Amino acid sequence: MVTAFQDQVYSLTCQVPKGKVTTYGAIAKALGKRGHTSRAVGQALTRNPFQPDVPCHRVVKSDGTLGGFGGEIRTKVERLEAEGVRVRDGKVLAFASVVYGFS
DNA sequence: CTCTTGACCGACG
DNA sequence: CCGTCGGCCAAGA
Repeated sequence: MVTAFQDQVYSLTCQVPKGKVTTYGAIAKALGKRGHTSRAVGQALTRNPFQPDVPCHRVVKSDGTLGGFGGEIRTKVERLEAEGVRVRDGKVLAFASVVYGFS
């Protein structure tokens, strides 16, 4: 079962190009909302109905830290670095350069 | 329908 | 730098 809200989060996350990342807040903003909506976005990804199909590891917090992950956090790090995103000590390096904004 | 919890964000002191 | 507060969304019990 996938709710309309989760479908939107899925779509936006899927739009993030390889080697780039986005933030929970950016997704919430893309949905026309903000505030607690960011948390709802995280919840939608927590359920992660599409497992590896949706690049949930490309979604980080607005300050460049990884935030959370439904599993081992190092998995998220390794997966990001495998795509060219430098991560160090739980934070994205050159964050401003790898952040993706929605059109 | 009501209450709680959450992979968050930004402002303030 | 750190703790606190307001935000007013989504899903499960």
